Amino acid sequence: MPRGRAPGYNTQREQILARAADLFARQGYTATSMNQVALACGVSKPSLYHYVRDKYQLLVEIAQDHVARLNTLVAEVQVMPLPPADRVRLLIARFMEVYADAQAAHRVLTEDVKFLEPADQKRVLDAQRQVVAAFAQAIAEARPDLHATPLQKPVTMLLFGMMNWMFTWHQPGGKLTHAQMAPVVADLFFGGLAAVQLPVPQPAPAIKTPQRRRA
Amino acid sequence: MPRGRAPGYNTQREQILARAADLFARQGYTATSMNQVALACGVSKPSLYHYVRDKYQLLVEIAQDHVARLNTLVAEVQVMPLPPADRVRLLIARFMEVYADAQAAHRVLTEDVKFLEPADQKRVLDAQRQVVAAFAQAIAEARPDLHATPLQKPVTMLLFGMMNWMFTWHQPGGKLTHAQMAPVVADLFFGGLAAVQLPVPQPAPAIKTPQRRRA
DNA sequence: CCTACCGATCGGTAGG
DNA sequence: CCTACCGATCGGTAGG
Repeated sequence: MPRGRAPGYNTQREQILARAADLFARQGYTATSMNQVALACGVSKPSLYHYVRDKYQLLVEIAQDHVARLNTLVAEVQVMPLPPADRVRLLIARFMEVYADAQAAHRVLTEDVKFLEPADQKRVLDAQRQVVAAFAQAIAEARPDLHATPLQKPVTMLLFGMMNWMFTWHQPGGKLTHAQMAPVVADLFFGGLAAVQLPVPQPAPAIKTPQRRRA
Repeated sequence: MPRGRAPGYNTQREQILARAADLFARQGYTATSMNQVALACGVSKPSLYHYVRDKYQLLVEIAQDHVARLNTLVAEVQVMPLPPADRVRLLIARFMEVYADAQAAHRVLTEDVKFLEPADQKRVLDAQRQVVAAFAQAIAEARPDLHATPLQKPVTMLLFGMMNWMFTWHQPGGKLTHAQMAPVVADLFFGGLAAVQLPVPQPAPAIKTPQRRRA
C-alpha cells in the first residue's frame, strides 16, 4: 500500500465533488469553468487539480457515484421481506428521499450524461437500466397481470417521469416536502395502474386528434 | 415598409432554427458552436450571421417559438365545447403530439432555459406557467373536489412529469408511439387521481423510511 | 446602392 | 500554492 494522502484528502475531495455537482446542475457541465469550481471550493486552480485529474473526471465521478447510490438503495429494498405493493411504495419513498438529498447530482445525471465518452456513458446508462429493471420487476410482482405485457416498461418509465420531474420544479422550501409527495406519487401510480387499458394490439393506428378548425 | 428580404429568407431562417434546435438538444447550447450550426445548415458562418443576429438569439427564438406553440395549442382546446375530462384527455393527446413533433425544441426548452438572460427567462417561464395553469384549471373542472386544494398544482406537475419524461427516453422508432401512449397517460392519470388521498394536514411530519439494517 | 456570401482573421477566453 | 502562460478554439466580423 502506498503512503497515504493527507488526512483531509478524501473529505476535501468529496466536498469538491459536491460543489462541482451544484455548479454543473445550475450552469451545465460545459458552461462551468474550472476557475468557478476552484473559487466555489475556496482553493486555487492548481490545488483543485491536486484532487481531480481534470474537469471530465468530475463529471464521471458525480454521475457514477449517484447512480451507484441508486443501485445500492434498490438492492437494500430488494432483500427486505415485504408485500409487493409495499416494496414499490418503499422504493418510491426512498428514491424521492435520495433525489431531494442529492438534487444536484441527480440533475447532472439526467442532463449532462450526454457529455460522457461512449464507454463511460454506457456504464452509467447500464446502471440506470438496472435500476429501472428493478422497479419494473417490483411493479410486475405487485400487478402480475402487467408482467411481460408491452405496458410494463412504459408505465415504469411514467413512474420515473413523475419522480424525476418533481425535482426540476420542486423548491426545497416549498409547501410540500418529498416525504409528503412520495405517498401521493404512489397512490396516483397504483390507482392509475388499475385504470390503464391493456395494450392496443394494432400497430400504430395513427390516432388522429382533430386539427384546428376554421370558422 | 423596407424593401423585402429575398424570397427564401424566411424558409432558410426556419430551417436554421430547426437545425440549431437539433444540435442544442443533442449537445447542449454551450457545447454547440456556430461553426457546427453553419455546417449543419450547409452555409458558411458569415451567411449564418445573415439570418441570425448571434448564437444567443437562436436560443431565445427556439424557446419562445416552442412555448408559444404550446400556448396556442392550449388556447385552441380551451375554446372547444367539451366535457371536462375529454378536454384534459385532448390536451394530453395534443401535447404528446407536439412533443413528438418538436422533440428537439422541447428538450431545449426544458434544459437550456438556464442560459437565457433574466428578462428572456422570465418571459419563457411565465408562458410556461400559463400552460401549466391551463392544465390545472382543466383538471380542476374534471375533478372539482381537487379545486383549490394543496394537491391541485402538484398532481398537475406529476402529469407534466409523465409527459415530459417520455421524450427523454422515447425512441422515434420505438414500439409504442406517442399516439398509443397518450391514452395510457390519461388513463393512468385519471385512474390515479381517484386514489390520491387529500392533503396531509400536519406540516411535514418527517416520515422516516427505515435506514439500512446491520445483521 | 443593395443583397448575399466567401476566405481569412479578429479579440477574448476556455482548459490545463 | 500562486502567477503566468501555453495551444486550441470560441463567437463574431473585417475586407473584397
